[in-house]
Amino acid sequence: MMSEPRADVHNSDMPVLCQACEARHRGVCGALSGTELLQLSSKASRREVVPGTELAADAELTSSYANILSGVVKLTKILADGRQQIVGLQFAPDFLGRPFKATSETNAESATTVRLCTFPRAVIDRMISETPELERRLLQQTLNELDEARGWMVTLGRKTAAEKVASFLYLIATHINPESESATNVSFELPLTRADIADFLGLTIETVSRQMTKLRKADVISIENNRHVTVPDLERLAHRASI
Amino acid sequence: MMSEPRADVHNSDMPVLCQACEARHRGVCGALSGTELLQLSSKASRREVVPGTELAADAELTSSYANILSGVVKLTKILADGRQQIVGLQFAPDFLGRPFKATSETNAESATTVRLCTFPRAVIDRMISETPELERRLLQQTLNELDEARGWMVTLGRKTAAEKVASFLYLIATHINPESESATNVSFELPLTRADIADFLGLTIETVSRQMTKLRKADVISIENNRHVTVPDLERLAHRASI
DNA sequence: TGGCTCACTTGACCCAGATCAATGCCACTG
DNA sequence: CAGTGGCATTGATCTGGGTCAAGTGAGCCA
Repeated sequence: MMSEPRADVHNSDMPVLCQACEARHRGVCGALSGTELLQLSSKASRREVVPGTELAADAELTSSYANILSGVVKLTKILADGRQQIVGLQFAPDFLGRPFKATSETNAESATTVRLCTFPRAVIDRMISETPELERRLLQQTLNELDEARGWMVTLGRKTAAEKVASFLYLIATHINPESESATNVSFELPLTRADIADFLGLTIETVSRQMTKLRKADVISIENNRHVTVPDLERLAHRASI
Repeated sequence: MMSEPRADVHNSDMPVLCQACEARHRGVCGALSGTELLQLSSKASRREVVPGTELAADAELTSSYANILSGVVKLTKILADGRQQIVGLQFAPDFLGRPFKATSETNAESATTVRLCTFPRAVIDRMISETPELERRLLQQTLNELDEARGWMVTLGRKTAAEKVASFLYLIATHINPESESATNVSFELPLTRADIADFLGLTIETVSRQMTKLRKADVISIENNRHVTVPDLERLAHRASI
């Protein structure tokens, strides 16, 4: 029993039914036609992983691409002595996987429970070269990731600890609840542990904790069970993040 | 009088003659065929700018794309209170310009004297949609820039001042002299002022200066006229950068 | 039910790098 | 050729965030 689709979803980002994933989603695959999707369906498989699963190492992403159906994936880099930096967070419906040869080593790891729809690399590579619109989407997503990475460089290089934490919370708030750009009483689960947040912000666990406490005591946010955050006034948080 | 091309240059990165620029260069335009290049030539123009020229603001890059023929361009972001961060450096023969709508504000400014070959935006946009190989190259370059940005995030978030400066010098050494990955007596002009280096590394001018002095006194580098750097043993520098 | 572990918080102290301030060193220019 | 202004270096001091260490609290398993 399908309801009539609203007119405003008839744009290029319109969700399509991915047979393989048995789920509607936007993202790169939205560029494929019905027959192409059908073709892809037979090769795709669905998978759910627990938090902390290496996605790059277990041949998941070296031989495959994947759509994130739900959850958060962290992209990390590590120095020889163990210092770690999270260089990106991927949310649904982002596309995971690096076309061409990468010039640097990055690991992908699930931060939360993650549901993936994975495709064999060869199939997608062929589709990319055959479907200009797919390549266009991929370029689009890559440019967005580049913008995000460069935006985050400002946070890493020039913001104080307080601003970093506020920026992080603002980032999560807007990504978990995309519609709430400047809403009141936004509420969400933090997809990252304090250690992950520290690795994302270039801080230590202790500093992250202290700054969260500060925000809590200043009534900018409230926290339950360490992970559930409520932001009464997102505008105010954004201001602290000095966006 | 053409000499027989060597076999090993017959790859996809083969330099092509860009009529417009009256210069051979690699890069994104290398994907274009002879007729396409000729077509582009009539629309392209060559330009040389002094250091410190805004390239995004003067309608250079909002209405155009450009190939960098020589020199270094810095991509910067600025916070409301004036704090600045350089989020990328572009060297010849990089392609300058952002397809689609950008999700964040970035400024492009020449760090050195820069020679550009600029194209009207509309012409390139059409060529991109008509020439899959061109779009492929663009995706390729964008992915490389993404890798670089993410690599630099580790430097910004997790390295010490000493490591940051060493990483910077290593980056410049390898980009100015691409062939010298691990050579001896590498020598080059720094394309950035101390202030720019500080903005790239998320440090202050003073800290950059002190770290350079330290490297000089440790005989890792030698400096003439503030800008000319010689690295007797690049391997040793790379080690200090803890690449 | 009691002891573990894991994630987080809090406190005390310290240091790398920021800040403030002075000086040096050209290259211009009037 | 003194005067000026843009860069860079160097020194003295301060402080934000790191380090080390202890404590809390919620599961979870035996």
